[in-house]
Amino acid sequence: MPKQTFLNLPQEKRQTIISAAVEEFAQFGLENASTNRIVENSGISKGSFYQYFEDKQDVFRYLLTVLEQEKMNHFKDKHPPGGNLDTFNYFRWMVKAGMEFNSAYPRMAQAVSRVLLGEGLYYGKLLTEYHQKTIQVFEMMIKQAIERGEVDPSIDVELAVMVMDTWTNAISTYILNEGMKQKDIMKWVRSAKTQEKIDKLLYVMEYGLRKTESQFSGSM
Amino acid sequence: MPKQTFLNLPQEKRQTIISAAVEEFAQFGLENASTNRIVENSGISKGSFYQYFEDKQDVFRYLLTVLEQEKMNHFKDKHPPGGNLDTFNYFRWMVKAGMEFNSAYPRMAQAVSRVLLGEGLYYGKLLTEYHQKTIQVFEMMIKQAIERGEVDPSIDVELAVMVMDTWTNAISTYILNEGMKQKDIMKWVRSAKTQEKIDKLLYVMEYGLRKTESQFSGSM
DNA sequence: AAGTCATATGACTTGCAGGTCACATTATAG
DNA sequence: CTATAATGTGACCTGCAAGTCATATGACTT
Repeated sequence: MPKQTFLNLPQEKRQTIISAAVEEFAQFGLENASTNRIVENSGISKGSFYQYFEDKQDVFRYLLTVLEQEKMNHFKDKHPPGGNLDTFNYFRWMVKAGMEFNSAYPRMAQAVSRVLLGEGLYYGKLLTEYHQKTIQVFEMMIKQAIERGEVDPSIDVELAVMVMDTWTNAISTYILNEGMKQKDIMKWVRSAKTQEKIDKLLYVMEYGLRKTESQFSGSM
Repeated sequence: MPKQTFLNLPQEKRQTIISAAVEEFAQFGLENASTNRIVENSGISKGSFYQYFEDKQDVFRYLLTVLEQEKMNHFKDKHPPGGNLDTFNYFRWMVKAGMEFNSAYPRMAQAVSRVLLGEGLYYGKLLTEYHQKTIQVFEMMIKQAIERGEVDPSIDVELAVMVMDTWTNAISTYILNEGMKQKDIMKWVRSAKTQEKIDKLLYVMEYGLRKTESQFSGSM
């Protein structure tokens, strides 16, 4: 966390510094962010930077707390419409409120999500080609499912593809993260418990996609 | 793509080099991978490296093709059980076959997915704390939904949380990626079209979680 | 005015990255 | 055996990163 020296700074100067940091992280992610550039763009000296913070991770950690703070602020006078929503409507409201916030502070959101959710998304050029192939397979599959009457034909194909893509990614990430902790990955993957978990995840997706009906034609 | 010189190399030497590269990417991701280390660990000289490849991106691109190749090889004699599965069963088979492959070549899978799906997951220490808070909120919500009878009580809470987490991440990523292309993000986010898309995504999740029934008690 | 303490500075150190190149080694051809 | 081409080598270059530190500034005390 930032040192006292930083917290003593006039609000305006602090703001300049964190703006520069946000911009840096949004553009380069955490690993590739450069303290030199942050320093340059915020008009302070190298020495000062290290008088304020431990290192760039420290700045980032601080950013998270600022984000939390600003979110609180942003939401404190916003409440979900109509008294008692059910859990799913409440979740929907939450997600949308989050979107509103993110679009109000896009650079901030980008900086944080870039680090939290991965830099891979930003290589576009190099990887989209590879990704595209996967997408095409999914698209083919979902179109086939529609033809076969397994899925409501009014479904948004692009959306269904995104769902499938999200799932496969989530599953591989899960397998790799959990699996790497095991002494015998193969055995773990084949275990009834793991298989059941994957089955359940896929059922959630499947039922979500099958049950489309009226909701998918109108808007909400 | 690698230069001819590399392709002329004896199989064994090539293997050593790509193994070193896989290990490097698995450990450090693409940005932080060091050609120096790859060279060291594969026992070739710096000069040779640059005689074989343009740069490390080139190596990575090559790795993707190797992966594709090996996957083909691995699957060519594997076919989904029982002649004609419906699309969802086929998808399930595909996902599981992919898992099998990944656990047979875990370092390879890790190297690639780390770059494709993001390095953020590997900061563990720094970010899990922040992530944990989100997880707890979701857990609370899903437990509440069970109490209220909105969700099958036999549902696996941990799994439901993972689903919710996956979705919120997928949605923020989508919003930030698409949104940054717009001239007015806020307007775009609020547009009926975007809102509808998000609603649909959330419905897919909601129905998936609601419709649990028998499938969720047994194991497939 | 003199002294003291917090703050600010940027030249400098160290370390490692990517990439080059003159030269050494080995294979191939005539 | 020699000439020519292909392959291999590692010292060396430049560039930029993180982090340090002797020194300067200036505000506040007595």
